Amino acid sequence: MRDAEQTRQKILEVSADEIHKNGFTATSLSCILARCEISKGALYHHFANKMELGYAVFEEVYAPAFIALWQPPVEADDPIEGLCEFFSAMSKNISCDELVCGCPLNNLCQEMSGVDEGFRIRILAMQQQLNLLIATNLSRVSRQLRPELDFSQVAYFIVSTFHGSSSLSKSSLNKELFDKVIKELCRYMRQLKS
Amino acid sequence: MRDAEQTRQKILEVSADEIHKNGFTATSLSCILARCEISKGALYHHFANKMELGYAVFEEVYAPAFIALWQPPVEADDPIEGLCEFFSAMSKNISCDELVCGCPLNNLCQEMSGVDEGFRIRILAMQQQLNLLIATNLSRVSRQLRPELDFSQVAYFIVSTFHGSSSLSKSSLNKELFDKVIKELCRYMRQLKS
DNA sequence: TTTGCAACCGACCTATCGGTCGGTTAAACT
DNA sequence: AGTTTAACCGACCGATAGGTCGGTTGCAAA
Repeated sequence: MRDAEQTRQKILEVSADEIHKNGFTATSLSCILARCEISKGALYHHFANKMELGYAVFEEVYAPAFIALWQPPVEADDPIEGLCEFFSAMSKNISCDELVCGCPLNNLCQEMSGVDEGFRIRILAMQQQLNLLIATNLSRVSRQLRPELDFSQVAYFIVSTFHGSSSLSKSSLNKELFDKVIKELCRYMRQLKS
Repeated sequence: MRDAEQTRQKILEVSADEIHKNGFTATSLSCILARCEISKGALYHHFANKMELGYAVFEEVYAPAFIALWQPPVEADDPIEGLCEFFSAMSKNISCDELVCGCPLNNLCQEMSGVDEGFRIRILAMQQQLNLLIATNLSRVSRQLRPELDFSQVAYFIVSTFHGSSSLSKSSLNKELFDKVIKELCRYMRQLKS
C-alpha cells in the first residue's frame, strides 16, 4: 500500500491538472491534497514547497507532453502540411472546455514569467527548444520553401499565433475565433511554399 | 482639498498600473491604498468591491487607451502600412520593462476570462470591437488586396499574433523574440497586397 | 524480534487577503 | 449659525493561503 513513487506521481498528475485549469497561484495545496486523498505532510515529504512542486510539474509533466505533442507533426515528411493537419485536427477535435484552459506553456508564461525566475528560465528553454525543433525541420525542406525566409523567425511567428489564438478563445468560449485564426495560419504556412 | 472625482481618478490610475504589472488577482488593495495615500474606507466609498473596481479600470482606462492606440494606424490611408509602422515603432520604442508587462487586454483575457463572467464579456466585446475596426478598414482598401481574403479572419489573426508575441516576450526578457515575430508579421501583412 | 527510517499524518502557525462598520471631518445648503 | 450629508478614516473580521513540526505507521534489514 505504501508506494512513495506512486504517491509522488499522483501528486504531479493532479497538480498538473489543477494548474492547467486554475493557474499556478490560484491552485491551492488543500485542493490537491483532497483530490489525492493524502495529508499535507505527505506532500511536503515529496516536495520542498509549492514552487518546487510547480517546477516538477513543468519538467516532468508539461515539458514531455509538449514535445510529444509537437514533434510528430513537425518531423513529418512535409512539416508544413504536418503542422496544418496538426492545428486543423486540434481545432476539430478539442472540446470547448479544453480549449478554454489554453496551452499550459502559454498560461504559465503569462502568469509566472514575470514573477518567478525559476519558472521563467524553464519556460524560455522550452520555447527555444520548440523553436529549434520547428526551424530545423523547416530548413530540412528548404528547397520547397521561399528563399527569403528566416526559419527561426517563422517558427516563433507560428507559435506566437497559436498561443495568441488560444488566449483569444478564453474570452469567446467557443471554437469559432480559434478556427478562424487556425485557418488563416494554415493559409499563411502554405504560402511559405514558393 | 476634498475632491471626490480626483480621488476616484487617482484610484483608477494607480489600480490600472498595478493590475497591468501584477494582474488583477495578485494586485492587493492595500498596495493601491498605500500608493494613493488613502484609507480603505475611501476606496470602498467609491467602489462596491474589488471586482467593480476592476470593471471600472477596464472600461474607463484600458478600453479607451486601447482604442486610442489602435485606431490611428488602422484608419491610415493604407491600413497595412499603418499597422506595419505601428508594430515596428512599438518594437523600436518600447522599453523592456514595458514589454514584459504585456498588453493589458491580453493579460486580463488570459487571467480573468475563465474566472469571472463580467470580465469575460467586457474583454470579448473589446476583442470584437477591435476586430471590426481592423476588418472594416481592410475592406475599405480591398481593391489593393488579394481577392480570396476573409478580412475578419485576417484581423483576428493579426491580433492573435501580436498578443502571442507579447506573451513570448515575458519569458525572454528582451526584445529579440518580439522583434522577430513583428518582422514576420509585417512580412505577412504586406503579402496581403496582391 | 528488534531496530531504524522513509513515508505519512494533521493540528497548528503566521501572514495576508477582501470586506465591514461605527465614527469623524469638511463643506455646502438653509 | 446650525444642520445635513458626502467623503473619508482605520480598527477589526472571517477565510484561506503556504508552511512547520512533533508524532505515528509500516516495512525491511540486522
